[in-house]
Amino acid sequence: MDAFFASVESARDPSLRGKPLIVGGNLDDLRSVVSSASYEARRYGVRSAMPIAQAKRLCPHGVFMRCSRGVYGEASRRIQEILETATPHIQMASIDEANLDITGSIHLFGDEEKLARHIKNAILEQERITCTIGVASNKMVAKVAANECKPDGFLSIAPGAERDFLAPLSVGKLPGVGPHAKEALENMGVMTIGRLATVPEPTLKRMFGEQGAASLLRAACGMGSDEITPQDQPKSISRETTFPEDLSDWRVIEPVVFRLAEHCAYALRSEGLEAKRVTLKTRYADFQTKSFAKTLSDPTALDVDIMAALRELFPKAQARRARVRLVGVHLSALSWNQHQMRLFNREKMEKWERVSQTVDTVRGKLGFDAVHVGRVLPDSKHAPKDK
DNA sequence: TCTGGGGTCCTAGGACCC
DNA sequence: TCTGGGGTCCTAGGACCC
Repeated sequence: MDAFFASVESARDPSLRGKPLIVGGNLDDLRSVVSSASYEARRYGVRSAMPIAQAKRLCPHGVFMRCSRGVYGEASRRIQEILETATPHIQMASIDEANLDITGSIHLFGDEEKLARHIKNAILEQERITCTIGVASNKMVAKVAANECKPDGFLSIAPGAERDFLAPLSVGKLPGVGPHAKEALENMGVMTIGRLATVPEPTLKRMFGEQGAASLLRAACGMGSDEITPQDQPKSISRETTFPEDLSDWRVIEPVVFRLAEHCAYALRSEGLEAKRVTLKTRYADFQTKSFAKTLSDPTALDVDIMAALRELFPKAQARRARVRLVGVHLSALSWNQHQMRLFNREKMEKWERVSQTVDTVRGKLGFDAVHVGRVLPDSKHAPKDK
C-alpha cells in the first residue's frame, strides 16, 4: 500500500485528500514520531520515524493525526480478502505488504499486468486507496521493483533480468541494508548494488559476519526466496511504553510494567501460546537501553508467573540509578499452549487458568480495561493506550 | 532534531556437557 | 599441569523492517 496509514485516513475523511497528512504515534505529540506521511507531506521532507516536532517545523500547515492501529488492521484484513480473489497463495509480510505467488493464476487474468490491474482496481474501488505492485521471480526483487515505481505503480522484472535491474541502484535500496551497513559499504567505495555483487566474500565476512556476507552477495546478484508460506506462530510478543517524562520512582514504574505484562499475557493466550522466557526492557534518560531476561523452568501463559519473573528482574534494572524513559515486557521462547496441567502445582495451575479464562472472557465483552490484577494501579497518565 | 512500538534475525561470550 | 573440540543453552546487544 502507498503511505498506508495516511491513505486510510484520507479514505475515511475525503476532506483530507490532497493535503499534507501526517499520522503520528500515541503519545501527546511530545515524544512521538511519524508513522506515515502522505506524498504531499513528503514533499516537505517529512518521513516516517521522524520526531513529530521536527515534522511540524518542516510542514507547519500539515494535518497531524493520531494513529489508530485497529482501523488499519481491519483495512489490511479486507485487502487480504481482495488479494485472495487473485490467488490463494498469499503471505502477508506486514500490515501493508503482501507477497503473492501468481504462477498458477496468471492465465485466469491473461497476463501479470492484467492481474495487477484487477487487484489495483478492486482495492481502489473498495478501500479508495492506491497500491503499488512489483512482479519478479523472487520476493526481494519484487519488493525493490515496487519501491522503484511508488506510488500507484506497476513494474515487472523479467526472469534473468534481476541482476541488471538492481545493478545501478544505491546499496541502501537493497532490503537488509540499513543506515549502518550503507555507511560501511560507502566508506569502502561501494555505492551501487552492482558494485556490491563484485566484492570478494572474505572482505564482506570481516564486516558483516558469515551469514551477513552470504545474504548480501545473494541479494546483490538478484537471488532471493520465492517461498510463499502462510503466517506461522509468532516468535515473540512484546509491549512497551515511553513515559511522557522520564521517571525515577520505581513505585510508579513497576505498576506500569505489570500492566504491560497483563497486555502481553492476554495476547499470548489469545494466540493460544505460552512463553518460557520473560525479558524486562528499560531505556534510561540517556537513551541507553538495557534488557534483563529470565528463562522459566516451565512455559506459562499466566499473568502471575510472568509478574513473578519480572519482580526478580527489577533489581537489575534498578541498579542503574538513572531516570527511566521507557519500559517494556518481552515474551519469547514461545510454544503452543499444551493445555495440560503440569504434575507440580496442579491445583495452582487449575485455579489460575480458570481465573485467566474468566478474565479473558470479561475482556472480550467489555474491553481490556474491564479487569486488572490488584497491584496494577489504574494510572491513566502513564497507562499505554488501548485499542 | 532528540529520537515510538511491534516484530525478526544474527552475534558473541560464558556455562555446561560429552 | 596450564590444558581439545564439539554442541546446546542462556543472556545481552544490535541491525533492520514496517
